[in-house]
Amino acid sequence: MNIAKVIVDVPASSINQTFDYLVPEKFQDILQTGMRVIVPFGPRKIMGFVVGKSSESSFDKLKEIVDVLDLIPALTPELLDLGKWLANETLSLYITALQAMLPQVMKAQYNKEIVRMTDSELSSEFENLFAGRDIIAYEEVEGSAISYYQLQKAVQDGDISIDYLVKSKITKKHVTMIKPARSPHLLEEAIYDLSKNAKKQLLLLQYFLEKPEAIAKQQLLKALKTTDSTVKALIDKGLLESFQMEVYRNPYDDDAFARTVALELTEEQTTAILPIKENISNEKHDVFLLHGVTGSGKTEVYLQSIQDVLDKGKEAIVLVPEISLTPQMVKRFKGRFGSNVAVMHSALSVGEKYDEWRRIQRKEVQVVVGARSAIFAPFENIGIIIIDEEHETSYKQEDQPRYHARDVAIHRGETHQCPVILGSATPTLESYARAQKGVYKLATLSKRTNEKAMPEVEIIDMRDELHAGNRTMFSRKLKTRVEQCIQRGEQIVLLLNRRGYSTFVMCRDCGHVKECPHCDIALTFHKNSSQLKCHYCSYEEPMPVECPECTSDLIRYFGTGTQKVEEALAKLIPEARVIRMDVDTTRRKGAHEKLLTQFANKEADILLGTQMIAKGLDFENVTLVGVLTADSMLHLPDFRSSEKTFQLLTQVSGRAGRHELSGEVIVQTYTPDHYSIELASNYNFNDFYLKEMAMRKTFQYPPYVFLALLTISHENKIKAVQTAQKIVQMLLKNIQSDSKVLGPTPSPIPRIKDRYRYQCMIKYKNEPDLRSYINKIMDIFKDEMRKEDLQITVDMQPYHLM
DNA sequence: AGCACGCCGACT
DNA sequence: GTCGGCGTGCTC
Repeated sequence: MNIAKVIVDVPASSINQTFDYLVPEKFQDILQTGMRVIVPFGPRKIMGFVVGKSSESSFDKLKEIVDVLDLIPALTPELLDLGKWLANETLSLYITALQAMLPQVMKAQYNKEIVRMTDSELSSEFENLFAGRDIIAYEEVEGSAISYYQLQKAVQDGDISIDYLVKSKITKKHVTMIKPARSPHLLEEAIYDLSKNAKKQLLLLQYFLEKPEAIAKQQLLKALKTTDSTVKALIDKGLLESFQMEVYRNPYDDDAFARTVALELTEEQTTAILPIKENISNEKHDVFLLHGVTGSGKTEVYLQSIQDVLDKGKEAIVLVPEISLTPQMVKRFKGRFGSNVAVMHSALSVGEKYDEWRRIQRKEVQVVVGARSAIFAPFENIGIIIIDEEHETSYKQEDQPRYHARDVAIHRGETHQCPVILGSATPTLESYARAQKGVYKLATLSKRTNEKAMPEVEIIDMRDELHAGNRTMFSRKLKTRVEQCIQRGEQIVLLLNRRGYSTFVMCRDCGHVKECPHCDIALTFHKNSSQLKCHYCSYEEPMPVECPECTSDLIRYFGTGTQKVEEALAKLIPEARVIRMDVDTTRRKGAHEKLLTQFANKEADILLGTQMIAKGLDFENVTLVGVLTADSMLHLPDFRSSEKTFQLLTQVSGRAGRHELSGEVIVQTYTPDHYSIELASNYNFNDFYLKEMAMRKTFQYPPYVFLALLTISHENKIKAVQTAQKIVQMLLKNIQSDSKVLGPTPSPIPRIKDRYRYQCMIKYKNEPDLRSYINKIMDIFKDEMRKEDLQITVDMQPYHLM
């Protein structure tokens, strides 16, 4: 078994296979499957994953593994298999799938250096370049007078060599530890030998006689009120020794969380949890859809199920949407399970993420709470997987590998024979339909634990406001209610449903809209820099003073940004104290938390924000929720727009009146009769489900069909269209008669970064070989993809049809 | 992907 | 001859 099968870090379809390497003697005992290694690959050195071992190879001239990067395999055998499945499922490369399962820092960085190989005089260009040094960065050559040809020649002549380096980005944090270097009786002897003035040394030795275990140096110095030099003196005498110990950056102070105990479950909760507990104790895999209204105590069901899993000595993965991974959520898990919880989300620094991951890998925690990628937690004995807010679109990864965390969860649940719980107040139609069919087990929590009714929702028709001469974005009713609320000392949450709107710039005279010169999309106005920016490429330009088309100076920005609402609010209700929460005000680390704390401390009357305030927040003093533009995403070209609207309205309504005070919700809209708005106002999920399912059936959308989206892009529009047409023809030849291929049509954003984009959509019910057809097609175009910069991307079960 | 190699054409 | 550009094929 001295041959390793390695998947190398080269994301190209022609390299999507294992390469064989010899394992040198010195690594034979330590090398295990799943470890990262450095291997020579052509002239360079690159990172790779050992995915298997063998005693023979069909290749006769094998190179040797240069180095091993891990002591413990980075990937368990299960995760290696999972990666293969994932790559296959999402039509991505194996290496891409493997990389997606590890924290950012474990990706390799590559560097090139030029090494001087001779002491004899080189040409003056090279002498200038080296300037007395022996090794220089490769980048320095690029700025110098030396041509590539000269460089090549110098390498051939043996004057210099080019070194390819693989650097692991990992930064481990260390502390210096001190411990006795001799046995206790020798220390005692040493005490007698100490000079009389060495009082501090005496103190130190006495300390270690009492507590011989290692202690952090900083801590030791503080406790004994001494300095570095005393310790050093004893180390020099050989009585103590110091060593480095790796520490983890724990971003959360575990002691700071007040511990909680299991709450008594309501009848509904007890009924819901019972089959889950059975699953856990019988080590059986089922998928449960926990459909519970906001405030019905889903989290308590999670917590108690997890407790069962921990009692069995197994592990738990909890996924929560990034946006609701708030301190409040973390608090609930840390409060119940203390330091047994690792937290993984994007607000952590890369180092912190790595540390949390290592705590999982070393089995120092049994519970992980995290966003999408936490589904790849390297646990080996999973007892439960929970996906909270199952309907959230952030569970779908939008770049390669384009996976859905729910699918990965169910796959891992099968492997580990453990239950998977999908929780939501507004499940996706896909999941609810499966629950109806009995594929998933449905559990319903229809009552709030505090027995309070859901807040009353009032729909305001904004067209009436307009007819009555109110041109502001606040209806008269909302304005009055806000004022009343402030007078009573209660708080308000205002949601600006911004998706679909942005602050674009339009000329009021001629209607000209400023677009990005490289992408077919309106530029977005950024007030603080007074720049127009493109959200798809990095293009930006200053805000024009006059219209470039008609030179009118009536060019203004449009759309309803939170900033604009804030300004309007200040005019309309000057006494209101407002906290604005959007991407701009929460960009800084910890800003999110700070703003919420301020609001909780009643330092403001109104919390104004985008979707990010719709979820998971729980403030007892909030009695009014206002939705400024309920229908802004209803008109997007997205078959899920009604579903998303219904979900958002239901979620945000749940923010009001969660405690003693009863709540009220005001929803402003231009389409008050739309079923998603009407039914959300009555909390009628069931009718919404039936109505929306009927729509999906009529228009043949999921869950009635599966989707696959192919996007073809090229600099040349004709080339893009023609290729897309060819692809459609090829697909039509292969697919079943009840499948459909739509397109090619221009993508919703027809051009990004000067590339024209066309797409075709496959709607299918049963297409077992679809993935291999698509692979075949990609293979046919692989030459054009490489030589002519043609791009074809595939998204199985797409969420955004872009 | 990223690199070397080899062919070709331009320039001293 | 010398140098740079670009297309092609390979990487255990």
